Amino acid sequence: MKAADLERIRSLQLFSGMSEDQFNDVTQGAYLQTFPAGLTLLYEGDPVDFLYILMDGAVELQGTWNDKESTLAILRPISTFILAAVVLEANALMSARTLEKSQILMIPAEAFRRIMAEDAAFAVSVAREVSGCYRGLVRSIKNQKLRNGTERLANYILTQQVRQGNPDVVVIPHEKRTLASLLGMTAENLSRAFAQLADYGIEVHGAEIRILRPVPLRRLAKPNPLLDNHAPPGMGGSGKAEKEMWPPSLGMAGRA
Amino acid sequence: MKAADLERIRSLQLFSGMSEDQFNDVTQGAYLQTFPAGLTLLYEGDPVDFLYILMDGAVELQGTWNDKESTLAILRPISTFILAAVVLEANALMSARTLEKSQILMIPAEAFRRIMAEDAAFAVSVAREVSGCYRGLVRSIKNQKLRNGTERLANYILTQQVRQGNPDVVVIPHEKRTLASLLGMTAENLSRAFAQLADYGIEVHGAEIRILRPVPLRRLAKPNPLLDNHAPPGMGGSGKAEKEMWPPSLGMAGRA
DNA sequence: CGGATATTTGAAATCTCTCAACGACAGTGG
DNA sequence: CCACTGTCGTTGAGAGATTTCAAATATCCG
Repeated sequence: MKAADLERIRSLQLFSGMSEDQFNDVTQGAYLQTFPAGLTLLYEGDPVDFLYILMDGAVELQGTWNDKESTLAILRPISTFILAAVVLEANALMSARTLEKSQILMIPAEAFRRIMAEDAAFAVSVAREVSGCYRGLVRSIKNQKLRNGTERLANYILTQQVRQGNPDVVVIPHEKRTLASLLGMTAENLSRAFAQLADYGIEVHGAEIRILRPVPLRRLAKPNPLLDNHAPPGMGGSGKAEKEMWPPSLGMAGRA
Repeated sequence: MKAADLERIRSLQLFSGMSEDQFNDVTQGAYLQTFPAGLTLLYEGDPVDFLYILMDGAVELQGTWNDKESTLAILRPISTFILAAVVLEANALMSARTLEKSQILMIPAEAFRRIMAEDAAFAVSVAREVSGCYRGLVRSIKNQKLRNGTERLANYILTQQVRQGNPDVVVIPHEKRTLASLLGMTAENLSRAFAQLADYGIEVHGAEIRILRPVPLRRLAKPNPLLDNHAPPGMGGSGKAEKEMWPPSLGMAGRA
């Protein structure tokens, strides 16, 4: 693996506390691999042999039941995924699929667990990382159960706006059908939800969302730090300060 | 604290791997306290000073937004809760409220984090525990997004049946309104969902659910280990084998 | 036995999904 | 260059599910 890549990995909060030797050990058998778009890396129910870390591109985590499927998260660099399954040596609960050409670091699960048992600082980092993912899911469930479709979309737009550096025009970084599934609605309904938001000062042209009047949008969305995570990428966090401020100030919260 | 209680705590997977000294250290400043029913132990957004472990009774974790509230989990002994917030030294994302008179062990968060950093085996246990909670939430989201109300109820009944030792008559262990909120529907709708299940061989009298014909119920519910967690209590697991079998055999899966 | 609370039922309103059709667009191959 | 084709997004109409409001009934507790 290239030194620059190792450097990027090393700088993740997950790996920052561990000794040099053990860092070398854990990255020893690791692969940094590039996958094309639309490839399923792992199916629901599969045994998990690697911890995955998305270095570049985009990955969708999705669940299936009874011929229906739903997007549970969309990951952006740098994010770990299926960490909990690695820790527990369990089968995957979600499928993982690339949405774009993606560069992914794969760390052998066995070595990962071994080092975790040897290095307390690392084990703490892992506990923290999983805890961050857990809290992401709590927010996700609350978002799903407490808000209706239009409210979820409005908050999605506000979250994206913060993550993209507070522009007036927010760009949807993937297909709308995927967004619809993430928000827990059909593609048709997402279309109608966008139409409803016209009354709140939103204009949509293709992937571009123009926020004409932020105030009514926020009044509808009622963003809240206990439901919305404006700071880090979707889930699988990989280290961010969990001391949120609210309302969110300008710019993205500091990343490791 | 009484020796018998310490014994129960010691036997939890979370504490089983650590040294005697550190176990004494972490339980040093711990309180074992009894709370009446209906008491809110912790509000959403509050700073978290203790790790809670439910030893007896029942606790509801719930989230609020915009004057609506939703039950996210109902805990039964023995379960940890708000562990992720403790690990991250963050504010609670969920409120915690007793549903019954409950005995709860409160461990100072500060000491907990300190010991975690000192003892790798303990830190690994914590990582495992949080991972189990995480996977519980993944199942919960899938359940919520992929199934409709009646399907969720049908699976709830099957899950309870397994947990109660596969009787023909399953008892709902709390108010129906709470169950409705847990299942993501209104109390009125839960009532109608029960009525629909009459066609699938279900009879309800008060808190008792009689399963007359299991086959059609299972055909409707389509239980699945990737969505349903028949083994442990709601969430906050506190240690269970994550190597599920399916379909579930008789009896409850082994607890620590 | 009250009186408060929980549950059930009905009816209307709202939201969401499904199905179908249409237009926009990109890539292909002639 | 242009038709052809498949995918994606939008729109409309109807069906279905869920919520809300109101009222009736049941249950629990003092």
